[in-house]
Amino acid sequence: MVRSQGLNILTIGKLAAAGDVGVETVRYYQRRGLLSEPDRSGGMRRYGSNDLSRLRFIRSAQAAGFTLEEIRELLELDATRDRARALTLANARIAALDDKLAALQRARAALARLADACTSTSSEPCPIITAFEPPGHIPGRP
Amino acid sequence: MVRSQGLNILTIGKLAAAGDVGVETVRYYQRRGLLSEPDRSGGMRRYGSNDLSRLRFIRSAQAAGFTLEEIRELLELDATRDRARALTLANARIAALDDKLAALQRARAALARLADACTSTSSEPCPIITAFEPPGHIPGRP
DNA sequence: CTTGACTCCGTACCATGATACGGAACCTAT
DNA sequence: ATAGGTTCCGTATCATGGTACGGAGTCAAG
Repeated sequence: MVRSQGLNILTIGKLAAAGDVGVETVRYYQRRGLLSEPDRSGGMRRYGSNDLSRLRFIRSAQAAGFTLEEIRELLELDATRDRARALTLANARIAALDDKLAALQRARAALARLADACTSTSSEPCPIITAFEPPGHIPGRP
Repeated sequence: MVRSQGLNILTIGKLAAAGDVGVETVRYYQRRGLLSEPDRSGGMRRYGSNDLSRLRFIRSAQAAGFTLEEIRELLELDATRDRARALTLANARIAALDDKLAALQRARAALARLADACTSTSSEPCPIITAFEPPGHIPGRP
């Protein structure tokens, strides 16, 4: 009895749906070298759960701010076991993420200030532009 | 005696430098309607500190994840004083930012796991792909 | 008044990450 | 076995956010 655990049972459409991307996107990732060309049964690609893992990894890594090219490199590293390089990439991206997180948190604070001023004060204009200026900043002064 | 406080004293080059963008980018923002066409003195654009505020606002808003089109709308709102619309946009963007922040924090955690596994364990491969799988997830099982 | 830096303009081009097209081949259920 | 949905492929196109080009005009310092 076979549970079809690692078997190549997915068509490109099923894989794409499971990974929440379009079929064309899967083909695109293949062209870019992010997904390897799978076995074919009678001309049609057949994917397994490992391909789905890869696809999901790609989307997660993308959310982490990696470019497709960087992701391609990460996937290569996963195969070649170059620990040092993997560590370098990971740490660089963690630093970049920390910067980005800080920036987004500042932006969130600015928007919250804006929404608050827009809600509570009755004075005419919502201070959209000034909401993004550094706190304590006097416009027109460097 | 004039302190040149709000005067249009900046050339496009100075404005671009002060806003940390390229000259072409300023012209591009003007084409996109993000910066208004300033006064000209003998053919050349002359900008004031209000333009610099705008430019800086654009960069901040961009960092907050607004597209240029959304920023254009925000800047229009700043002129037309439509409080309700401004509030709606701000709140929508705060929600989107919260989602994004959560996603980036998950990604950061994944990368930290990866870096940790890559550093501490001596077992051969850094688990690059699996580092991004949800904690407790068993590969091959939905 | 010359020189060198800056600005003008339209249009073209770039990178990234997809998405669309369209006719032929294939696969599956009725 | 036939219809309808998928998949095949290469190539074209899109959206976003810029960047580059190149020849002419302008400005400011020496």
